[in-house]
Amino acid sequence: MVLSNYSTEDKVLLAVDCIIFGFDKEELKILLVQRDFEPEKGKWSLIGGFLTKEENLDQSAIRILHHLTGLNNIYMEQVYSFSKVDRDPAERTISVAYYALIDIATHDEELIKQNPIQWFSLKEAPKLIFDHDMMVEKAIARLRRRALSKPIGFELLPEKFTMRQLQKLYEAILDTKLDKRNFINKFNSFDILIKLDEKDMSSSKKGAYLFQFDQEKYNRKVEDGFNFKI
Amino acid sequence: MVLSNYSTEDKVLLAVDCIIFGFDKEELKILLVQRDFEPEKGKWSLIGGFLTKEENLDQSAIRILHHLTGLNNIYMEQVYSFSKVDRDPAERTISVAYYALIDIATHDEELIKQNPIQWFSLKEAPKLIFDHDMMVEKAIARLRRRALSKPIGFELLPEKFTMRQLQKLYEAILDTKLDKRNFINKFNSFDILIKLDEKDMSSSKKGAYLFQFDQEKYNRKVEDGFNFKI
DNA sequence: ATCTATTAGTGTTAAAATTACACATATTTT
DNA sequence: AAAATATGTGTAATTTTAACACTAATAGAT
Repeated sequence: MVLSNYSTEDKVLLAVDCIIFGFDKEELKILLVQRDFEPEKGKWSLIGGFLTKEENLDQSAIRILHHLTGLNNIYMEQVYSFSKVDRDPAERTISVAYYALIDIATHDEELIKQNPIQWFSLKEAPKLIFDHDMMVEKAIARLRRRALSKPIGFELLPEKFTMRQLQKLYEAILDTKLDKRNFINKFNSFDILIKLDEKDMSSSKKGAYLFQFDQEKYNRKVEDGFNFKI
Repeated sequence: MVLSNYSTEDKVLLAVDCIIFGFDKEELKILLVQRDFEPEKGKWSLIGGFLTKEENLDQSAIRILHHLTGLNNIYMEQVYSFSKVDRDPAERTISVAYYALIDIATHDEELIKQNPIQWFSLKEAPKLIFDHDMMVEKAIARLRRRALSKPIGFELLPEKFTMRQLQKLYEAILDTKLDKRNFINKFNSFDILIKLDEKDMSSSKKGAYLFQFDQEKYNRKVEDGFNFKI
């Protein structure tokens, strides 16, 4: 009987790096950490860690995110695996990138300041270590594609939000200006919003109606997908 | 100075498994190999191998594909990384799936029969080992998305092909019937085909005009993308 | 009290894209 | 000569997308 001889194969470290996207009513941001160990100590980096023997990649991403931020129940999705031979000069490491989506306002308090982590506007983020800038780029592309093919917002907006906030989220993700009326018409055609009687008074004298997602219809649209053409 | 202490982290085997799609004028197929070692000896499997220390994942996928099929210069794309803890009962192994596209007719002779490899129609493929069926599923979804957002065909069709063959390719990938006239109108609007004076006489008495891709325009469309709405 | 400034909210029309749909042509076989 | 088979071609109806401008509400300034 021929047995597999896995024992002669090279083993590698498998890292998980998280591109954590947040939205704060205006801007799309990412959460970065200042590295406190060599190599590249003091430089900004994605939040990351290593896969352990007892967990799969999804679990690892959840654990790493939780460990460095205290956050739980966060939407995450695998993006791509990065494997350039010398991407980490310390040791051969392959890294699997995950992106996460969170509403900054809702989770601000949980983000304990004990860790040297900080939100950066996407456009003003510092240069990152290794190939982390490539990871961010790929994650943005993925996020963008997602926003065009499925509803997005549940993870990035507070429970109640105005139409303008929703539009600004889409504008931030797609990096483009959208027409107010066309956006509303389009989004309403998806039939996943519930208009509330409350108004948000923080942004104007007139006040703006608040909306919620209809969870069930939202989920159905996530399943079925749609075509949001900008 | 705090040094990273990578040495305590778990290392794992990193496999690369290839979903090799082929097209033979009628059907979409995948190339499978019969495993000749334990575990799961004798069962059908994707073509795979292990990442080595000297190569990145893309290179590894190319090497593995070449080693088992003799094929060179094949379009490949990373799909997803699979990491269930016990996915390979022999040893903890994470696998990165790649899909490849090849034109069966052009490459048939290169596919040396020394290896126990065989084409299967997608619909009639046997159950595969481990999580390989999931990999195939994910690769099909990716291929489908690709076909809707960029031209496809250069990799899967012979140099010269008929409109009907191109349509059949799209129908196979999208798993749906398309209207002949609408398909032609749509595809012509992309302006990436060159109509030749030659006819293919193999499929009808009347003969069907052969087409070629305009390589330059095709590549530009791959870059820019399009929206093929079925 | 009036004016000003600011953001919210709302519909229509033109243009473009998509869909549905049917018959004549060329040729080989019978 | 007729039958069979796959090719090749265009238009009209429908749907979707894109462009576009004014009124409403209200707080703050004068």
